[in-house]
Order: sequence, then structure tokens, then C-alpha cells
Amino acid sequence: MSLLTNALEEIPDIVISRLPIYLRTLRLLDAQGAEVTSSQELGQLLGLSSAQIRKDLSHFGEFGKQGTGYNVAYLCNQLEKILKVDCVWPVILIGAGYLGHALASYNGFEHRGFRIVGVFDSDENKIGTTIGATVIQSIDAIAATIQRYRCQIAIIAVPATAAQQVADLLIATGIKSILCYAPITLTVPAHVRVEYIDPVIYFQHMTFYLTKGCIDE
Amino acid sequence: MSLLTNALEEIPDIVISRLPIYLRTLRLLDAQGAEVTSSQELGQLLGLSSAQIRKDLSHFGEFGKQGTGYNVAYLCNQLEKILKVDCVWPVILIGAGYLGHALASYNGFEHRGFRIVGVFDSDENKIGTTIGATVIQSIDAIAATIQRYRCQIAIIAVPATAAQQVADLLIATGIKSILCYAPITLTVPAHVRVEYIDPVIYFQHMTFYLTKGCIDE
DNA sequence: GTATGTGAAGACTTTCACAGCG
DNA sequence: CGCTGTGAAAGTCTTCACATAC
Repeated sequence: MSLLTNALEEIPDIVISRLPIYLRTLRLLDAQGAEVTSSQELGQLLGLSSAQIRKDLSHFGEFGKQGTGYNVAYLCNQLEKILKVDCVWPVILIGAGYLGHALASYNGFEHRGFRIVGVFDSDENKIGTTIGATVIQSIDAIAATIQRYRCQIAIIAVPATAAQQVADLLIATGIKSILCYAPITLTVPAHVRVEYIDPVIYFQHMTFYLTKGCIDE
Repeated sequence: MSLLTNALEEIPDIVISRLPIYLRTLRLLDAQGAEVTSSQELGQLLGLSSAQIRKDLSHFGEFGKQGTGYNVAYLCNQLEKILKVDCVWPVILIGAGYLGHALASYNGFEHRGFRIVGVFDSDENKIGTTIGATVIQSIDAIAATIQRYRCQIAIIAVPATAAQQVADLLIATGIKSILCYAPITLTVPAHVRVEYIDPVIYFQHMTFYLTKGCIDE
């Protein structure tokens, strides 16, 4: 099978969603000096079955050696190509509150393929101030930045009440993928992909399995 | 069928994972003054089929009226009971960097069932300083806080290099569920549940579907 | 011997479609 | 008439188990 996705086969989205996790773990193994790994070792580290990992990778080609396993550096490289993160993608960030500051200050994006190229807020008092070396700009400046960098990805880190409005603006300006930290489900056209990060959703998932033990009981 | 989970039926985890999203949306509808909704309306708002929503809810009881739909406030209440968030859970936060500050300053936890009751860091210079009204404490003080609040949930917001060590400590002290912001997969015993938030995982998922357009090309 | 890649089997999830009730 | 709740059907995903290659 050819390396990159061929149109002959539709790759399940759930498979794609695991690849970044494989990549993250392989990079860790690489950093630890491992030259070779196996589906079994990876599975152990990730809490997945070895068959799952082999099957997932088989959608994209044959990367291993029977009897030996996978070359860590090589598999990293291949996954980076498949995910198209063998380069740096420009990302814009809307919202310069505490969360926006945390994201803009995080230095773990670049070596995994992403760079925040613009931070925007609607608060007059914040515009013109800086986060590290980045100047916070007016919402009105978004379009120019998107066009300049041909930016396709945006992070929404504004309050829930403003999020849909911001999303509409971003989509109108050409953004194709949104990572939304606001705790609402956005309404977007079919060609736009949205992923959500809301810690409370995870907490509420956890509590189902915990024995109730609240503060006010 | 009885209201709360009966042992007769094992409810799929994937169903549980959607309930917090239903709840979030129902609360929004409630805030907007809606008295009644339908599986169709909810599905539209969430991008899910109406059948999916009805089937999911059917695991827990019969909450709707045929011909009418669901009473928003009532369904909210029932979901809160099912998820056990009809009260406030104590949560501890490890790591007082930018992200820790953002989490500790966020005021959207309490009304959805969670309160950060302690913030901890290993940095001597941070210990004793405050985030809002919360004093940052030494890692050594974790056990006392967990016991005092009978805390079962922790947030890890420390660098990847320290995360496993922190997780081990938390688990030894009785924590049952961890929300991990560090970009690594933790190794934990079977009785501990971990959920992960790593924005890069989402970005790398998005880029698979985008046409390559990086900064340095 | 060891570990991959893969059809086939099994398990799980979603959707269909309609009886039944308000 | 409209919408729920639900068996049955369809679809999707994971695991099994083994031929194959190193």
C-alpha cells in the first residue's frame, strides 16, 4: 500500500485520532534513546492492545520488520508525514484572558508542529499589551493575519457568551479548524471541523464512576 | 426501569461520555428560558441523531413525554443525579504555572459541580503566594488536603517530566481520578481513571484533514 | 524464536422504523 | 398528530489467530 492516504480506502476517523498519541509516545521513546519498539511495548505504554496498534498502522503502509518491530525514529517520521506535522502550522488565538495567556506562553507547540502567530482580544485595555513577545491585537486585525499566514487553525479562548460570534467571524474569514475552549457546542458549516476542550466534561464523566463524596454533604 | 444505574445492565462508557454534553446544552436551553425540548432539537444543536439521544437516555429511565418531548429543567436534574454532580466535588490542582493559574482563576467550575480546594507546587518561590484567595502550598501538604476534603479528583498541570512522579504520589494518597494536562500517557493502576487534555493532540488530528499549508514552505 | 500484517470473527454502536402513548 | 422508547438491522471497530518474514 502506498504511504500516504490513498482515496481507495477511507480511513476511520477514530484511527486518525489515535495517531497523535502514538506519535507523542514514540517521540518520548526516541528521546529516551530507544531505537526499536514493538506494537506490544507501545500497547503497554498506552493501555491499548498490540493488535489495535498494528491494525491502525496498517491503514497507511508497512512500517515494521517481522521478528524485530518498528524503528522508532522512522515510524515517528512516517507518522509526522501522515499527520502533516513535518512542518510548522500557523495558529491564531482569540481571547487573552488567563487561559489565553497560558496558551500564548506555552512553549511546547513549536516542536510538535504549531506556532501561535497572532493573539486577539476585544478588550480595549488589553490591546497593545504583550504576552512574552506577542502583542495583543484588536479583533479587527484577525482577517489580515489569517491572510498573511494562510492560517487555517484557530483557538477560541473567549467566554461562552462570545464564542459563537467569534466562530462565525473566523469561519467567514477562512478558518477551517477550531479548537474551542468555551463550554458550548458551536454551530458551524460542514466544511469546518471543531474540537472541544472543556475540563468540566471530563470531571462529570469521572464522577459517574466515583462514589459520591461531595463537599456539602 | 429504575432511575439510577441498576447493576442489571452495564452502561457503555461511550454513553456516559455524552451525558455531560447533553447536560451542558440543556442548561443553556434552560438559561434561555426553554421549558421543553425534543431529541430532535438536541440532536440538531449537538450534531447527533435524535435516535442516538433517545437511546442514550433510555439506559437510565424514561424522561420524556410522547408527543411532547422532554421538560428541560427536569431532564437537567435527572442528568445531574445520574452523573452525581447535584453537589460540589472537591478537586486539587498540582502545578501553579500559567495553566495552573488559569484553572485556579476560572470561575466556571463551581456551578457545574466542582471546586478547587487546594493548589500545590514544588517551586519554593511560588509557595505562600496566592492566586485570588487561594494560597499555593507545598507538595508535602497534598495528603492533608486530600484527607480533609476526602478528595478523589486531581488536576495535573505540571511539566511532562514531573507528571508521572506527581501521579504516583497522588495515587498513593488516595486520588481516584486524574485530569492530566501534561502531554504524556500516565501509567496507573486499574482502579484509577485518567483523562487527558493536550491541545496538540487535537491540532494534529485536524491537520490530517487540512491541505498542507505550513509557515516554512 | 519473535513480531508484523491481515482476513475472519466477534463485540460494540448507531440507525432504522414503528408500536404506543399523550 | 407528534415524539418517545425500543427491538431488530445495519454499520463500525476491536480482537483473534495465524501465515509470513526476519
